[in-house]
Amino acid sequence: MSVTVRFAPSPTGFLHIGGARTALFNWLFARHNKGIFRLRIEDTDRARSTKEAIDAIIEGMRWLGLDWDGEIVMQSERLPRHAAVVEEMLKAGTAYRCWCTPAELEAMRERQRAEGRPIRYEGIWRDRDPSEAPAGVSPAIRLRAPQTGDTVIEDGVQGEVKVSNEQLDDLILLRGDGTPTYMLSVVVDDHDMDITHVIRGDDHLTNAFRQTQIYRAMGWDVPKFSHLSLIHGPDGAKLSKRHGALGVEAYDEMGYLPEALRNYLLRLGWGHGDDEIISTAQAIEWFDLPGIGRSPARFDFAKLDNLNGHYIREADDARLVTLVVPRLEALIGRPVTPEQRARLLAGMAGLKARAKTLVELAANARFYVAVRPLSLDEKAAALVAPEARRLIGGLAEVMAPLNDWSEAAIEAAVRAFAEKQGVKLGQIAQPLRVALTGSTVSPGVFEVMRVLDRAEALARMQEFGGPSAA
RNA sequence: GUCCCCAUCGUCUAGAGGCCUAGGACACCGCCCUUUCACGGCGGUAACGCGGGUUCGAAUCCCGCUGGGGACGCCA
Repeated sequence: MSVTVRFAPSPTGFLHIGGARTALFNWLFARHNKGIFRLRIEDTDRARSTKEAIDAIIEGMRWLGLDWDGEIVMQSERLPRHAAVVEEMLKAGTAYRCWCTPAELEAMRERQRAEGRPIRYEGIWRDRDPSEAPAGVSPAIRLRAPQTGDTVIEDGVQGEVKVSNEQLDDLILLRGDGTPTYMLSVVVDDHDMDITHVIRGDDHLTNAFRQTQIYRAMGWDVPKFSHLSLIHGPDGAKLSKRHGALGVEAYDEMGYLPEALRNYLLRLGWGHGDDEIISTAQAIEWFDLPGIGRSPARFDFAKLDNLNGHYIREADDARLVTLVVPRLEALIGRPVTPEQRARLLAGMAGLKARAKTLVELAANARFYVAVRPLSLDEKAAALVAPEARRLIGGLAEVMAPLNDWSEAAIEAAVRAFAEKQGVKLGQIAQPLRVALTGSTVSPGVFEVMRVLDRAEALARMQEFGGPSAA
């Protein structure tokens, strides 16, 4: 049978960063093995599952570029099959009815806690005669789990993990209201979907033992489990919102490129020698289970930023323009005109070398879509001296008749002017930059002049040099 | 409380007994490039948690400790 994996989020929130990494690893594993990657929404908790969350998860997957095979399976639609399996188990004697009420069970746990004993179901109804059942209570159905021996799993990441069956109690398969529990649903669905490898978060490691018992009870093949260690915050503790525990859409908003997030997430817990920059194609070729690390990793925005900067520099200019225009429009509060758009495209090479996120890219591109009079930022304003104004005003006069508006010609003209004035290039370039961009930081001034085009560049220079030059 | 997992620079990691005077990347600090800022180049600071074994030899294997994390629901 071909390799089949799945990503099975519960729609109680957005596609958070940990889930995204799990999805990525499953996807990579499937694509590497030319197998099947399926998406299943575990929406059996109807009270907490929302349509918005389902949409957010699907949107997140699309944005990340993780495509799944076949139809999305909604777990809630498979309730009848889950119940039917439990019926089989009841008949086979691998399950039994339990008439304990939730209140009784809570009291039992409370007692165990108080006595410092392990917390588990004591098998009250395991061998008790059903005729003793109290009236008016609809029973839950429990697995008749083995009470001796060990349950062992050969984990793809953690290796052999063994737990004594005495540590495991008789879990509930079907609730009193007849709905299946997560433990049962996962097993039945994974089996029915022919899942060969289960790759999921480490928080499910102990569930793997209980699920293995269900597989055994049904006589089904147990899939190969691989449990990924969790992502932690910079302080080593649980990942908090402030430290990155956000939905992938938040990363989109913060200006990260999906390919950068993919590369970052891949390296968080997986390695291939000294390789750092790994394209998705390369990742598919290289991805394997042994490369997955066992220890938890901390989320680090600085590294994500660095990777994102790399992918921005590599990205196609036209694509970046498309991504940055909406952000710019939000910034300036008016639409970007086609002319300005063309200017952004022409200036993108210089812009993208200087941004780590699309948010930065938009902020840095702002001067290209600004309308005169330009407002100067604080540092830029400090550079405005009468001498600087005189210089730029004079330069504008010299530049106006220039025929060739290529970068090289512009540079030659500015250098010649500086020489004639007896000043160093830097003394004229900085005021010029301020005149052109309103800032002391920007792409190269000659490039900016070329992109702005002669009319706009001269107008900005004249405006800057005008008042005191006159 | 019980059970399980983890442990190399600040961070992500390479390392599967001698190749390790522990490598790379990010971050940080210098220098170079340079019209600013980035990019890029060169260099630097910085780690095998502790204690016992095993072995001629241990970051690598074993045990203990410590520290982190996870699980113990009629949630998923």
